[in-house]
Amino acid sequence: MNLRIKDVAEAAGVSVTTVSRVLSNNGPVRDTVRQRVLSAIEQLGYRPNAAARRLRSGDTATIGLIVSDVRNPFFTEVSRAVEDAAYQQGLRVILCNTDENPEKEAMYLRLMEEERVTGVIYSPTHDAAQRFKAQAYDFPVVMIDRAAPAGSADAVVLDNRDASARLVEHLVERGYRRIAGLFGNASTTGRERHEGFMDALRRHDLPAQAEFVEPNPESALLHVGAWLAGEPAARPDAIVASNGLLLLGAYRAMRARSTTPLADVALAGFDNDAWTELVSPGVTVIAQPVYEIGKNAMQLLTQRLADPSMSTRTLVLPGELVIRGSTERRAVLAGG
Amino acid sequence: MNLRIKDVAEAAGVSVTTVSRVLSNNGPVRDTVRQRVLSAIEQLGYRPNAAARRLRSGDTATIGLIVSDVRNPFFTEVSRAVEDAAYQQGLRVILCNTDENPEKEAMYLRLMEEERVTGVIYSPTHDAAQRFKAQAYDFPVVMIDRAAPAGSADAVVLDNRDASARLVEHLVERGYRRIAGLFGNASTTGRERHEGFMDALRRHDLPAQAEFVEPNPESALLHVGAWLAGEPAARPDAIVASNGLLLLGAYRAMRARSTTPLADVALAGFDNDAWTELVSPGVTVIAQPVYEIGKNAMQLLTQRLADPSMSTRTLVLPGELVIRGSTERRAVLAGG
DNA sequence: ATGAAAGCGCTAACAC
DNA sequence: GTGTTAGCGCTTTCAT
Repeated sequence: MNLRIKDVAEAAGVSVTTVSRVLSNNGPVRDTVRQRVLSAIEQLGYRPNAAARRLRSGDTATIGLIVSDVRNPFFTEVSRAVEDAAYQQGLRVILCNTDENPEKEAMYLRLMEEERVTGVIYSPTHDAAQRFKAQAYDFPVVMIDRAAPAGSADAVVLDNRDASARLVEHLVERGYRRIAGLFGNASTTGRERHEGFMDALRRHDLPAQAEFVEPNPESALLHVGAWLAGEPAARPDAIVASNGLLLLGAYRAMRARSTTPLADVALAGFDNDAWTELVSPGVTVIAQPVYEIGKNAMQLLTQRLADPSMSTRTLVLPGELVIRGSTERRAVLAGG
Repeated sequence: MNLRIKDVAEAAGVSVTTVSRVLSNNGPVRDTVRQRVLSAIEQLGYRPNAAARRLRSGDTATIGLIVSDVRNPFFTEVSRAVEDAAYQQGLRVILCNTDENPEKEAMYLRLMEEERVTGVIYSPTHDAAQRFKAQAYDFPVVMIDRAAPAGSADAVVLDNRDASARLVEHLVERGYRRIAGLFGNASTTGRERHEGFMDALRRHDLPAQAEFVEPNPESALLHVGAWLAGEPAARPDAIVASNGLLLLGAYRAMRARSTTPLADVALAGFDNDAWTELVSPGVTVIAQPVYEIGKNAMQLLTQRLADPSMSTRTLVLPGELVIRGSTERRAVLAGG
């Protein structure tokens, strides 16, 4: 096995240059010669060495995908969108999970440099996003889910404040008055959703109960459990969770507490994960255009590659409010 | 930017060899010199060129992960396990989705050859698995979910026949007698689960109703919908679905048909996806050790790399029967 | 339309 | 413990 381009050249009775030209479909080659080369390649089972190609050409045709965890349905879907677009453009995708761990994050960013990647799709932790300097890298970066401050890199994000506010508006309209919110403490996203939440409540002169927590189901379960166990008068009548993992924990806490879950306290949140539709009653959520986010990220990347001087852009996508049974109109007003 | 090892060597006042030695931590270097080199690297912001390194050393430190779709929770989890193990060993992961499409599959296998990957974790379609020739490739391949026939490659699989049979045994024990099964038509897995299903029913002299369908929720919804709409006497009293997607479709069909889903027909299947626990009643499933499968696949790969002459191994992992409300004991026996 | 030859950036003999 | 040098397999001028 391990053949070189020279072997193909000899077999086809041409120079290596000619073989290279048919391989990269670049440069003039007579059709009969091309056929001869092609069949030599086929016959020998030759495969060009990607590393050699990249070294010489300077083009790696590789994009890096850095997310906190592919198991998060949001990133699962984004990954798929990115891989789809990459496949169509003949790019390969290197998958990196950071677990919101600064060390892993730094290590993978360094890896991207060593790979001389064509570009990176990146979901940074809050801290990393703050520190991020696009000009420190030789490749373009498109951030997803979380934008870097003041256009230091292209980004595709949800209109978090608006989406959060719409969730609150919906709850208020349905008669809920003591609305509590749970927000992720590691991301810019959590902060933005918190802001939209607070603003909307303020507009209605409603009290706010909000907490920033570790973005996992367990911490949500703990906090919501505590809320539900509190004095009935102080207990929230609706709970908002700022991402799919927190929403899951909140749902579990509510289920654990009564045989008729969601009967007395409403629940709503972010991320239209499969289970939110399947449980009964279904859970009202903001659905993010997840596949679109990944697809648009790849488009921004492609455009940036085509014109590096272009000023940075942040694409803001709207969320969709999906109303389900968990926010049924309140039968009897108890509070303000 | 774009510095070469030579620049570092000059800055540190040493030869390129010495720099190479500290980079790869391989070969003797005096400690004071090492420090000098390290700080030169740091100061200049030098990053070794991965392509050049690979070309010269012949070691790509890259593994390919070829699955049908990362969005399938099974592969999502496997991907994560593979990436975890890769990270610990300093390997990069190239992510490939085939969509059970033979063309994409062939293209990605070819990519793996061009990349001169260290190894591949691969979930082939049924046809590709049949055709697969390990000796056609210069890198080891570990199959997951679906094994190639007669040990042509290492593999990690579930004990499908046993798991399927246990599902049937459970249903029979709970009083169900007219058990219908839905099986994926694209995979070896579907066939094996079908066999276990049929064998178990035969053992109990029970009639079997089984169908092979496209492995997506829509086709399951159609088929189960038709079953439920049939004559009450012919209608199954329990339905088994051979993977998470079919189970989802089956669940939807049952929900669509009555306001008290699952009250008159039992449901059970494969894959302990999040929703199966959260719906009420929960759905009885065979839980696959998904993370373990990915982790073990990487271990087999590592061991094969260490000893290529080792005979091929198939690791068979047991599924776990998770009993939930969807298979409550039958109150009144209607059938045989 | 085709070929000869230089060289991408690195590692690994080999020499000292 | 350190340096010199050849060459991994390819693409790309530059000639012809």
